Amino acid sequence: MRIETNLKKYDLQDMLLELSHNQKIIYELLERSDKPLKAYKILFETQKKGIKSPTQVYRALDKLIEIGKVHKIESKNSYVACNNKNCLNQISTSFLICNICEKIVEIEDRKILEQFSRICKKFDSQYSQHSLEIFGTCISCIDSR
Amino acid sequence: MRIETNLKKYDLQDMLLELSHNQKIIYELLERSDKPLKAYKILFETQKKGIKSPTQVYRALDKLIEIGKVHKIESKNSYVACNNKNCLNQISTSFLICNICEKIVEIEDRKILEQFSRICKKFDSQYSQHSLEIFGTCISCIDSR
DNA sequence: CATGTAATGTTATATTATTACACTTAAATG
DNA sequence: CATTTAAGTGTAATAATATAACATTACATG
Repeated sequence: MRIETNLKKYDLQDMLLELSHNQKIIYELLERSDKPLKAYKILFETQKKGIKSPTQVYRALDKLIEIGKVHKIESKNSYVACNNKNCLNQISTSFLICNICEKIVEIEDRKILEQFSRICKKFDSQYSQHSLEIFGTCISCIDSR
Repeated sequence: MRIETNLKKYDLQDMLLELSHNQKIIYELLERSDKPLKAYKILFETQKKGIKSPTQVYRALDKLIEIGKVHKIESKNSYVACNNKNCLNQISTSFLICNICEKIVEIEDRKILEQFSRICKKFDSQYSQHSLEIFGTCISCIDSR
């Protein structure tokens, strides 16, 4: 799934140009998905496009994560696309995940970073990165109960 | 590793009484460790005590997690003991982890919960739980560089 | 067009976790 | 205290997630 939708069309095109063949296939799949996807689900879904082995999937994911276009949801071993042109969350990520429908929102809150830095200081530690996964029930899942 | 050390000796004894044989073996191993441990490391370390299969390890871990005595570090597929008598973090957990020596501090900060609830509200979501893993460099690792 | 770097293809294997089923123990209850 | 029920255990097999190793190809750029 694509997290943010404020990216203009030509930006997306530009970005896709910079990706290699396999990276593009996998990014586009994630981008179209409305949920985070697992690696072997990605493998299965892209077999018709020529992706044949886990290695290929993980390699592409590694690169996409490295350049900040994909994030991993640690607690779910799943991956989501981020089309934020200049995503602050290259390494660190903060997500709000619906515990029913799995819909995801990527949170970019300066206050979070400040708070985490403060916490680190309090324990004589030097902040380096974080992974935050908040689970809640989204409004449409609350309504449909 | 044991996270908090403000538990009195007899409390620890009481708690251990409530655990089953395998649960006790695994909890005690975690409690003595100064790092989070992986499941197969736990298996290996407890073989001399009769633990023979992954199933046994995961079963004990599941129960220990359920009762709040162990937490999982999602980003590391590792497990830590928590001897906090009434740990607030039964389901939700917040950790500060040294990215060098892996030492762990469990954070119990009311402000964090408040902030996460606020974030949920902002996105029309109802807070349910979270997993927070902050990585920093601890003072002794900074010093020894 | 030579050369180096990134990406790919392929096979095998390592690591993490679960399922299924038979059996045992402890605790709760009549 | 016999019964029965829930929790825990033992064991084998297998599923799900991820990496290693190595040969080959694509492609930017000097």
